[in-house]
Amino acid sequence: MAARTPDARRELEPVQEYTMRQYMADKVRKLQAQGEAITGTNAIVAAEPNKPGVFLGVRVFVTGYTEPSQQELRALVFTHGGLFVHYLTPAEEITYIVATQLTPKKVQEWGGRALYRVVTPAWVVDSASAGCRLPWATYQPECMRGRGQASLLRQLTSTATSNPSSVTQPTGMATELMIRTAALPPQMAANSAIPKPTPPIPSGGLGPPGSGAKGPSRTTATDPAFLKNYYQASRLHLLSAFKSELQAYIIEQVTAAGAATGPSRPPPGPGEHRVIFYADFDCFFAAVALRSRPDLVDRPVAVSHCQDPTTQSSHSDLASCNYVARNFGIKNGMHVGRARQLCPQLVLLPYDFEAYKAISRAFYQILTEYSPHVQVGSMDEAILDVTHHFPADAHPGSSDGTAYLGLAQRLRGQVHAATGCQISVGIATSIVLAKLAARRAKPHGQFYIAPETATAVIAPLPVRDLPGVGWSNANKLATQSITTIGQLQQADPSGLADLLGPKVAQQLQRLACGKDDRLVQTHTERRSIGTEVGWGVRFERTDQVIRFLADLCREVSQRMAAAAVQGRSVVLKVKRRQSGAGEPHKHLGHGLCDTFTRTASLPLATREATVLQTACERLLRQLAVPPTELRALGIQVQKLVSDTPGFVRMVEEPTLHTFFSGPQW
DNA sequence: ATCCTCCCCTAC
DNA sequence: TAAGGTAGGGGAGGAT
Ligand SMILES: Nc1ccn([C@H]2C[C@H](O)[C@@H](COP(=O)(O)OP(=O)(O)OP(=O)(O)O)O2)c(=O)n1
Ligand SMILES: [Mg+2]
Repeated sequence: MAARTPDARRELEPVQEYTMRQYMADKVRKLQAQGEAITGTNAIVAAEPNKPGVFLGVRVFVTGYTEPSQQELRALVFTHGGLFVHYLTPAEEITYIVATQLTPKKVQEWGGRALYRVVTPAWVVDSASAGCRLPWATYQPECMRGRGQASLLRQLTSTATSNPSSVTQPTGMATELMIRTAALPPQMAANSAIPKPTPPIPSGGLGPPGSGAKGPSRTTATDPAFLKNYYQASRLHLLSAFKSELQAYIIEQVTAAGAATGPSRPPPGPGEHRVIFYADFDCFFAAVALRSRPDLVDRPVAVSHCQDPTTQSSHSDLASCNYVARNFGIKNGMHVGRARQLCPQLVLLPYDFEAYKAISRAFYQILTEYSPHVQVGSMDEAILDVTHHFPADAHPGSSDGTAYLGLAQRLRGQVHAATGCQISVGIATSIVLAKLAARRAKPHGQFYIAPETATAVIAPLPVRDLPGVGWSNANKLATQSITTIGQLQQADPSGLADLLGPKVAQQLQRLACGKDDRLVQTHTERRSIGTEVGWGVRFERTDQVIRFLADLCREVSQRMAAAAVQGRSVVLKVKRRQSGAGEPHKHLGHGLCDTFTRTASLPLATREATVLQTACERLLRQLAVPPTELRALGIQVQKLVSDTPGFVRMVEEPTLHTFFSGPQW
């Protein structure tokens, strides 16, 4: 069975009887965004999953854009006992096809079939709220009813305003919002007036000097120091921020070495024989914590912010757990409460961000001694092309991989000596295979997958192990009984494309067959820089929101300076509490939200915080979310342009030169 | 066709 | 209590 997201798992109480149902149950929970209560109009039905099924025994297929969204429809169908099918099989049973509009081709294809009943989303919604299945014929989309070009045309041109099923709230943007946005003048307007960003409010009562009754919590975004505190404590921020630091470092290394010794040998091309190492620390954060607590190595251990051993229901995340803990079913990302259910004797240890950074630097330092072709996976994970260690005459045919394993052994020993932590190394002729080999190698081992045996070796592995198969894709595949890589190898390509989309389907099936011509890339051009906070966002007033937004703009501005880029487009991202959603289980978390983004073009490439701020304030106004409903706020700058080389960079960019001593390969 | 915007998904 | 970030791939649907 496919793994569940932590969020879905968290909320999983009743275990459903059928696989399909279980899939849907998970999906619903996943969609509720971390097991918050189901909200809005859907709550009426979805909150009572055991209610007798309006759609019992009914097959439903949803296609194209719908409102409510496909996901919400799925939830409705499932919670009322229906069967949600991912693609249309040659009809043997009655299948309800839910669509707002159909292409002429589909009208023709489906219109004549007795077993296909094409209905609008309103049929699902109305039937659900009516508590019985309503006559489908009255819910046919116009294009089906008329069956003429004229009505189809009308349908196409009127979709924006016609809203047949106003029963449900829109998932995404509120209707009111669409109107406002549409009514606005073109975004050029942002360029003309040059409005100034809102100046800071003197002291209206925000800020830590307790503003009367109950001053803003130290852990809430109303506090001026929030952003800094938050980033200092956020592991996910650390992961992302340090990854880009590493990438910048690797680029420097490569260019510096290139300048000093001439360009290194280029990495082998797609068709050529390659030897790839995939190196990854074992339970990284947990292993670091255990360095100073060797007494605990044989006990189940995990790293989290929650240190109180008495709390039984904490929703603090486990960042990493050791392999002893994994034997209890504990996984990275799980909440403390859940982990304690699985293993009451679990020991929690604190984070040590500085140690992770130091160890990661040491790790990459060593890696660059082995090859200039290093791709940063994360703090604790890297891909190396080490082909050049194995002269051409050695590898054809050979390959019990002894030589490769020897080099990996040496690397592992060196990393362990330098860091006190273990890595595992996967070896293969492509990145996917090396990654799968690394998984097999864990913990503290190494494994080589020879290309001749690859397809057979990976066939029994769970499809979830493939990069690109996350929670959603795994569950889609599971609906077609594809749970192993081998089954994916055999799957019908066109069915797969219907299920996953053409690109993803093709890519995954290729990967499943061990086909992967991606090169180890030391450098890719950065295309966006952004920042986002989805925790502790609790505002009362607009001035507080504006102030926080300004912080975000300054943050991004600084990062752009560090990266020596400017940008010509800003995106504002906002999460809004879903109506009806109560406080999330996770303390100060965002809970169940709708997400919105809005883009503004900038007149000139810039990284001026005030310019970003002005644009973002405007976008925020467009979105018209009441401050109290905000649960996350973020901005992203796109269409990046590098500073002209030379003094600007030297002046503005914080130094990376002290990151390390130097390269030597 | 191809581009753009607004999503969703994935990985650590 | 608790620290649910971030960049990139990709799809749907509208504009051009
Ligand atoms: N949901 C997650 C997943 C990972 N991490 C952090 C902590 C991990 O230690 C580190 C590396 O992630 P890995 O996926 O490599 O997991 P581990 O290194 O912990 O375990 P292993 O690689 O042995 O499976 O990233 C996290 O904070 N939250
Ligand atoms: Mg790891």
